[in-house]
Amino acid sequence: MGITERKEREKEEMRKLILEGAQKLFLENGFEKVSIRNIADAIEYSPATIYLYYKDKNDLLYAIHNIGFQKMITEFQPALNLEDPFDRLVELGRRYFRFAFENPEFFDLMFIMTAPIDAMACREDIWDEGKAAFGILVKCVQDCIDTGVFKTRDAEVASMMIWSMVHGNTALFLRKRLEMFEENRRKEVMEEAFNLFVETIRRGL
Amino acid sequence: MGITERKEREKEEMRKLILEGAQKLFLENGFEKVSIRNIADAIEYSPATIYLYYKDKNDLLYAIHNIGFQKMITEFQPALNLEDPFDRLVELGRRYFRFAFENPEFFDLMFIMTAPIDAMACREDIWDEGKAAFGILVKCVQDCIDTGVFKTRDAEVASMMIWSMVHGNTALFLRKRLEMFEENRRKEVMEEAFNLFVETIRRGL
DNA sequence: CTTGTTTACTAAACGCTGTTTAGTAGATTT
DNA sequence: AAATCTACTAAACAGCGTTTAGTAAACAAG
Repeated sequence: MGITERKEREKEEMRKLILEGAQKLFLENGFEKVSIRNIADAIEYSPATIYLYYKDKNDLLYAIHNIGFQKMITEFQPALNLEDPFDRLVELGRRYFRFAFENPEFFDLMFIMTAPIDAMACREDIWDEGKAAFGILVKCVQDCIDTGVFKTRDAEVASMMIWSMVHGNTALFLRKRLEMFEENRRKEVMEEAFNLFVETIRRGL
Repeated sequence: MGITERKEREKEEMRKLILEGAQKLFLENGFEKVSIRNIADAIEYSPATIYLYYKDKNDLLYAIHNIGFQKMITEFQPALNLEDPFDRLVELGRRYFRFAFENPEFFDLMFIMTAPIDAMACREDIWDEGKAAFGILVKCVQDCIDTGVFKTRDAEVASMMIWSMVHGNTALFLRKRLEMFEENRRKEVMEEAFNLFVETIRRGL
């Protein structure tokens, strides 16, 4: 009975086809501007077909959400090769911002949008990838504590503090809330703020 | 000719009626879930009438955006009565979070949403209130520098750094991105992260 | 090889959305 | 009293996410 297996394979391929079409459109035009009908047109199927493979639009967002975290974790890896744990930490921060800057739609979905989160509150595995990414940070901070760079004892709280700063910095810039600075100074001020933060925690954390 | 003046007054009242109806619904149900038709129903006019007083839905959001900043600045005032500039700074941070927590829809509109911002890019005065709020922070940081609490020289960059941390902390919590912590620990971790930040900048900024 | 059943898909509809157009009562002016 | 102007709305337009009912093809059983 190879037929059921082939059908299974075809079903999986269809899911992939839809997801890839959706991802392409979402990343090109932004999540809000893409409709189910747009996706259906792109893959040359009817809108109703999509609902045979994904529960609703949020289900589609959730699938892409996971891809985003995998991509981010991959882009974090090179930073972990640095020898000094504090250098690792700084490099992780820079890569967080670079990821957000180069993949604003992914970043939006992963850390800002509410839509896919509210709808997925039931599922337990939503944040497996997110936890893994945070785990990388905590481990790095723990290394800083162990080598005596930081005096704090609680790596989780320290990680939360560091993540807050880097995320806030990034989100305010991406959401265009830095209008009090002249346009050409904005990125510069952000970087100076980040550098100041790095120096501050090196001295005082 | 008191007629034209009366008409002017009536026009202003109508704008106010619409805005108040919109604000009530927006703050109750969230911006995305409220339609022009909902607002029209609430004030017992037709949807088309709203377009005689406001260009579009974003124009309505923008008007409420300003009200939010005025409210926030008002809630900042008591913090400025504290004598010690560092205490003032800490209290400003706490009030930023409290404002966000008690007025999540305002906060969303002021610091997270993109809709009203993109549409209003032309206008120069959008950020007058926002600049005023940031100005309060910068002045406070400058006082900390002048009294020798901080070693840094650049109050603007330091303010940006501090705002980033407090905003990131707040935004991650409001957008439910702290799933790696148990539900009852989340607010606690946030507060500990904030306190750790306060101690860190007291020592190292 | 035919029959019945299941599968994969879609056309059309439902009830929304923001926004625009054309038209109408009533107030104001002449 | 007639003409004009103002404030308003009913209805429509083009889109949205989603569901329902139905069809053509693939498959299984006799």
